[in-house]
Amino acid sequence: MGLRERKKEKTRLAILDAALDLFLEQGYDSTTVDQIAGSVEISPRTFFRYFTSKDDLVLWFHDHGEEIMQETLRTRPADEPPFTSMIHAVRAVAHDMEDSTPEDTARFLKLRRLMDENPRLVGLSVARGAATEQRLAVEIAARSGVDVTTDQRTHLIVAFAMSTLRVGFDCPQPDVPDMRIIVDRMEKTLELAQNAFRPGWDV
Amino acid sequence: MGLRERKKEKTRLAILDAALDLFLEQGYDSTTVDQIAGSVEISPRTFFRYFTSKDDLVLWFHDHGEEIMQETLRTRPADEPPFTSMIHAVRAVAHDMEDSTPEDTARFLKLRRLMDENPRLVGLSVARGAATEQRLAVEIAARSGVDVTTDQRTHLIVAFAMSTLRVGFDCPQPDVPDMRIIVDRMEKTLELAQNAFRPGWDV
DNA sequence: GTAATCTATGGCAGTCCATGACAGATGACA
DNA sequence: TGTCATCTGTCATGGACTGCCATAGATTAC
Repeated sequence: MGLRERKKEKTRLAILDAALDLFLEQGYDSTTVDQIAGSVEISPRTFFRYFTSKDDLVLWFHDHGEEIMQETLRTRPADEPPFTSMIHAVRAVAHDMEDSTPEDTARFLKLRRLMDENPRLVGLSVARGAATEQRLAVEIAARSGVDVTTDQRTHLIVAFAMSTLRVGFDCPQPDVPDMRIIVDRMEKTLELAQNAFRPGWDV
Repeated sequence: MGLRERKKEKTRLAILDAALDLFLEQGYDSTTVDQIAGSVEISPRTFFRYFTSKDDLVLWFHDHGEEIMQETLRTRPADEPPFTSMIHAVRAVAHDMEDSTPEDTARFLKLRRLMDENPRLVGLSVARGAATEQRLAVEIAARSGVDVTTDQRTHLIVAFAMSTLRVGFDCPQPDVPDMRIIVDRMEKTLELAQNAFRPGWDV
């Protein structure tokens, strides 16, 4: 990894951290891109070369999450019931977070606080989740050998799994969160979800 | 209903219709608020007094849908299993659409075409759905007498139901849609969903 | 019917987000 | 070191949205 790459990654994180702190300090809407750029000493124009939009700052972890889910799906046996595979994918995301660096953990917790205060941002996150859902549905449909554009069952399966992910993570949590607590909660949610369905409903 | 009110409703619809047509003609992003305002002969400033944002144009039917769901929930017996009540609420939305005026039907079908071409708008819709979900969860939690901030089961139940709604409506549909087809499809989706769960899972 | 009042509208100025074009700076590499 | 690709800053522009104030229109009271 060359100097260039490392430097880029560094500024990227610097922007992210500065933005999160500013958002929590003075609110999301009252923080301008100029301020964020100023506080990491780059031009506003450059900001948009690292993040396609101000909103995009808030979605940085989604890509990683989706990647993990896609990877997990690929390792699951093709004849496994699709919802089971999806549950494994969701669990993989949670456990990946457990192993994340202290910095990433801090970022995630800040982001959670931010979302608590700005419902609009939760909406953004959900919307992005829906896009992921589409792509996962394609994957699951391919495994089952059905046509993703017509098979509602596949979409339902993926949607239910993503709902579980969302409820586990995003659902209002009164207690001050720590990563351990969040993962535990996710485990509980997964268990609830698994017990909800009729055995063999998704085969 | 005074002249004032009627006139307002009329311009509101005029704006909406003009916007939808312009969007379909030249694309959502390439259509400016100034153009929309111009084509109904109001000032751009006035546009924002009817719709809080350009995006808001695309969400006009959500309020009505949520209202119907809330109403339906209120008429369902309090001791009915919550998911069953939610399914009734979803069905009520579909059947309300069946009875809508030809104008509203036309608007809805235009909107669907628009969303097919602009994934970002689907995202908006989903985001708005998430907000609705929160409010419905409050309602369901109140009925069950649980605390909405801690009870994940309630959130799962509502999320699953909303997923069903979304899959039924938003899911890619190859065939040129007519209201009848859409409602039929929703019925099928509802049936699939209902068969997925273990009997009594939500009591 | 007229006057007083309330509200919808228009115009204007200004903020912020976002993007294209170009030129200068900086790391990559032979 | 010199060439090349890429990153960055500057400038200009456009479009969404808001606050403010003046005016035209509708509503109500008399």
